Amino acid sequence: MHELFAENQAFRANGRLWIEGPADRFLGIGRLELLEHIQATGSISKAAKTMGMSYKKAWDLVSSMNTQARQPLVGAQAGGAHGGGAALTPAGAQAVAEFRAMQERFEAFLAAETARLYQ
Amino acid sequence: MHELFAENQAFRANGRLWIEGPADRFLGIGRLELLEHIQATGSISKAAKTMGMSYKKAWDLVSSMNTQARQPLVGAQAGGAHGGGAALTPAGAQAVAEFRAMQERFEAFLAAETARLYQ
DNA sequence: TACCGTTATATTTGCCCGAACATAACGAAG
DNA sequence: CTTCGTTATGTTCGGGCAAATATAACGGTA
Repeated sequence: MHELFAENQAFRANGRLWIEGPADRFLGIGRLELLEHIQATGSISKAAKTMGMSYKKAWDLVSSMNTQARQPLVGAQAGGAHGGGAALTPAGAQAVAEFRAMQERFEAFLAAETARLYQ
Repeated sequence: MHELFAENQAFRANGRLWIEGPADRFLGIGRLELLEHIQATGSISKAAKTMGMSYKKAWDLVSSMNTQARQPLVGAQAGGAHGGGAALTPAGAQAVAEFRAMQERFEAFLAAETARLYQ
C-alpha cells in the first residue's frame, strides 16, 4: 500500500460510527456530544447553543433517542425555577459512557489502519 | 449496555469507512465497488450502468481518484474498436485489494461491537 | 398575575447536492 | 467518410433536508 501514497503521509483512514435501531439511527458522535453537553449544562437549549445547533434540532435528536431507547436517556421539565431544564437519566449516563468507549475503540482502529497505509 | 437494548437485538453498530487525502475523500465503499465493476466490465459506462449510477457521476469519481493518487487507478481510452474502454492500472488493482481488506477488517470490528452491545 | 427561560411543536424558507440533460471528441471498422 | 459506443465535460433542474421562524405551554418566583 505504501507505494500508493505520498511520502508525507497525507492520506489517512477516517470514518463514522453509530448505533442504529430498526427504524432509525439511534446514537452517533453528534448525538453523543449533545448528551455530554446536556450532562454538563443541565439544559437542552444551553447544550444546543454551545454546539452552534438550533434548539429544534437538538430537541428532535433527544426525542429520537428517547423514543427509541427502552428507557429515556434524557429527562426534562418545562417551567419552574429557571424555566426548567434537562438531565441525563441513569440510562442516558450509561449510554454516554458506553458509546464514548466504543468511539474510542473506533478511533484506535482508524489510527491502526492509517499506520498500515504506510507500513 | 445490555440493559439499554431490547432482548431481540434490534440495535447494531454500523458505520462508514474511507481513506481521505488533504483535499477530498479518496476511496470509500462506493468508489471501491465502482473500481471493482470497472475491473469486471472493462468500461466506466458499463460499470455505472450495472450500479444504477449515471456515467457522469462515475466519471467524476474516477477523475477524483486519478488526480489524487500518485499514479492513476484507472486507465481509459476514448474511441477505437468498440468505442474505447477502461481498465484498472496495477496501482488500481492494488488499491482495490488493500481497501477491500480494510473494509473487511472494519466489518469485523462492527460485528464485534454489535456483539458487545448484548454481552 | 405578570414575568422569565425553558421545553415542546408546527410551518415556512432557503439552499445545496445530486440527477438529468446536452454536447463534443475520440478512433477503429466497414 | 459515416457509424458506433465509449470517454470527457458543461449546464440546467428539482427535491429533499437543514435552517430559520413562529407560537404555545409550562411552572416557579417576585
